[in-house]
Amino acid sequence: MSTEEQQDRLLRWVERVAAFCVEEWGLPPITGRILGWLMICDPAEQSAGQIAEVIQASRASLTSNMRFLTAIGLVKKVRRPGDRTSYYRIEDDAWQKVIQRKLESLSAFGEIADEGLDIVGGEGHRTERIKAAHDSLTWLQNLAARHPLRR
Amino acid sequence: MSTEEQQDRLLRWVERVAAFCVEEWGLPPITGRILGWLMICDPAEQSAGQIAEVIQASRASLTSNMRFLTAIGLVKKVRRPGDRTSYYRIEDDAWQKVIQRKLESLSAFGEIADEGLDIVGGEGHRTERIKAAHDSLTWLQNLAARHPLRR
DNA sequence: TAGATATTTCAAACATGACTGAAATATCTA
DNA sequence: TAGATATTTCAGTCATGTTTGAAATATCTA
Repeated sequence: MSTEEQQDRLLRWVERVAAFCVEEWGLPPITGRILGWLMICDPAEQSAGQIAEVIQASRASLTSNMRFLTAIGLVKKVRRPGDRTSYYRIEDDAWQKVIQRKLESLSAFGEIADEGLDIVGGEGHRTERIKAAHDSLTWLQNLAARHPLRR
Repeated sequence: MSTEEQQDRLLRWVERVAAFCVEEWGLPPITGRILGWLMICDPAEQSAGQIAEVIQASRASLTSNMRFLTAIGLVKKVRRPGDRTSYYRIEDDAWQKVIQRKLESLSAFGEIADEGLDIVGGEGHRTERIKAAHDSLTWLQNLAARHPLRR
């Protein structure tokens, strides 16, 4: 397979990962492409310029996206002495973090449910509706807490 | 507490639920408000007109949203003989369904990962990166499959 | 069937937020 | 320090998808 055929294949895969990120996690397309590329690129560490080039986005967009991705801990910024360009690589546990965060943010519903139960009083079908929601949303969190992923 | 104070409190709660739905599930605000209202309203069955009035949305918007919510099985449409209005109530297992669907849609990543492994061959750090992602994403699904929620 | 009321459709308005280009700034080499 | 290169900022553009009003349609009562 020629180099550019292989490159094409990589890019199509990156696009699939990006689509997945957009649908599942609500990330912007470019952010998804960056993550996809950082998963499959060689070498693992890439400069913003390299990434911008390969996924066809502007450097400006890369700047804000890389800041975001490093801020939330999905990507690590690497600097090398005597080199003015920064390099980025995806964190080993990036996806684990994504899922963990998602589970944690579900806990926001706990407070909402409590407030709801307070409003409708302690009895009746309204109470049941709220409790059902609360149980469903805490179910996964409890599961995850009891069965952490080991790698 | 006066009736309108109570109503205000209900509406503020509905707004919190809506915000949660928007952030966590990417639903439109009005869809979230409908779900919130259907969780806390009395009686549990409400007409599109009643809902539109209380959450301050147009009937047109209600039509499309109720169709959507019934189509995905979160809301049940109830018709009564000799009454031209349709009534809607939230399904008992609505939230369970939401979560279940979310977990199922994660499985899309399985195929993406397989394709990725195929592209990069069977060895090296690129393989590790893809496998790490795959493991994280299947972890929750396996957990959920092994420990279903009983109500 | 006629009249009244509720629902649905659809084109257009609107809001939101991603993305970019250009200018400003920072960081390196010589 | 001067020059070269990379990064960051920010205001404006653009695309996407939600919401609405108005007209058309359906469903009921008498």
